[in-house]
Amino acid sequence: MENIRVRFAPSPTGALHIGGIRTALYNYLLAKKIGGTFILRIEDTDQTRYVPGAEAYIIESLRWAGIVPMEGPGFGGAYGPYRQSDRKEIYLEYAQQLVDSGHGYYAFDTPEELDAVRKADENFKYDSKTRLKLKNSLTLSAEEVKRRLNAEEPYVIRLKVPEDQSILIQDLVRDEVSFQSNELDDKVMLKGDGMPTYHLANVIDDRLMKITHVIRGEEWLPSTAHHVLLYRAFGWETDMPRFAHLPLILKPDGKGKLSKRDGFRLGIPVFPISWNGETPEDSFIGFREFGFDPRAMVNFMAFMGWNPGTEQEIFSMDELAEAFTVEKIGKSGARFDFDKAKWFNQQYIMATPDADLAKTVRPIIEAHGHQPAEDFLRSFVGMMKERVILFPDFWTNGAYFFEDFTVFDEATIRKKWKAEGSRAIFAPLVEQLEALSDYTATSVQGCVEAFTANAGLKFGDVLPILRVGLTGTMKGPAVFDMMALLGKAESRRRLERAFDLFDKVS
RNA sequence: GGCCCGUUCGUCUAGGGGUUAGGACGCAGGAUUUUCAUUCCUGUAACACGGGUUCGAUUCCCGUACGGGCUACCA
Repeated sequence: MENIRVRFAPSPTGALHIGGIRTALYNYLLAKKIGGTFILRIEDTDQTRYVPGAEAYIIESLRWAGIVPMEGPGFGGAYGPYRQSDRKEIYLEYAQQLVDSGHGYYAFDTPEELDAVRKADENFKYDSKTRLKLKNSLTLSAEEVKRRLNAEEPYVIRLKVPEDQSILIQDLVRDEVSFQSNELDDKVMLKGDGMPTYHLANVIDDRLMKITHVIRGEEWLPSTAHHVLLYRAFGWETDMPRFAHLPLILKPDGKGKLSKRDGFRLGIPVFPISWNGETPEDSFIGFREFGFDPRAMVNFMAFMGWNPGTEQEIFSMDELAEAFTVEKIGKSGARFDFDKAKWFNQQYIMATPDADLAKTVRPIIEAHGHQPAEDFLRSFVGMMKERVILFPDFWTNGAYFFEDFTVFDEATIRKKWKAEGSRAIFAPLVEQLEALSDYTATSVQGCVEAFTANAGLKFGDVLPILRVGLTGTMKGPAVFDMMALLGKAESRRRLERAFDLFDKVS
């Protein structure tokens, strides 16, 4: 089999949303599946939209997700440089080649002039029908062109789209997609500042970096026609890369594609990691900061537009790579479903060993001023992991393991505790527990059972008192397990404190 | 407007000329559980519409509708 080389080519214009991560993921999976190479290429040809820090953000996001480039800026590789701004001369050379071979031409129309034309005719296109009426090397005399070039007048190089050609794209996702060249405009290849446009840079780099598969978002499907024309102009059409255009990710509600603002509007993350822009409006919380396991995010994203065709849903990155095929990618847009994302996270948390979970949870607990012993923390996460969805829930739902509750379930206490008699009933239980020589879940349970029977009570009269007394809430792990973890002294302290509190409400 | 792409339960999707149209999330109910959660069971709910082709179409073809993308010296 041929040596697969794929690339993820983001533009460093800000935070990279989840759709970009999915594109990177699919590229990565295809490469990983068959020992190919996954390349990161930074497409920073638009100087005006460049955002410092965006490249670092992209790389950190990919690393967090486990989608690590094998070639790219900072990752080595024999086909660099991998930042397009460092490849300016290369594009210049090929742009010139386009002009020399008659597939391109100089155009001297200023942006202002073109704006004016567009204003006069909303449907204006710079194409085979209009180019002869504009200011370019096809209409100006050779001397005039030379004069302008020598005078360093600003110009662009445009692709001279040939007439009456049909362009048939064999898309791996969509099968055949066809275009007519007469519908296509003469796109700018080299801009006035000497930088290439996406179209030129993309084709040249994919060629030079020996890219075999172009997997990108559906928004690129229309311009693929131009890219094919470029391959054709350079004589590379017979071995151009294979294309696969991915369906878009849609808003969770309403219509349209997912946008940055949706995350803010709905209070959900649409970015892998947080981005701190210059303004609050340009700052976003990521899946990481929301409390997601990156494996869950990856698993979730993999299923937005792809499906293995089996009933298995939980996939490690390795399993994903093994099962992944471009043919299984869907054609229609996928709506972002945050409930499903949370479900994946819950599945991953439950399946994570306690020691690993403790590592992730420790900083969350420490942020609230507690330094639990490692054994204690591991037992804690073990008891709580079936009761949380996101990492911060360990604290939100389990803070009582580390500090006294301040509010408690008064409704339950009103039902189960009587100021006039309950204390006298339960005081002996505290003493019987105190007398236990080994304080384990089993021994505590035995003690409580004996007490309950002797007092002529039911479990339902005793357990709620212990549970709320210990934790303040009716929700949580098994009471006896918690008592064993808390220990004899702490459990007693809590119960006695709670009984005082209970007397005041009942 | 023009060009291009798409359309199976609310959502993610499997499937495919003859099926009780399958799974997952969500939601509802039940079992287990001292609680909550987990787990298990049950239920809920879909082939956009109209024409063809065919013995038969949700599946193939053509339209329509709807949705989306592109239409920059942005990617």
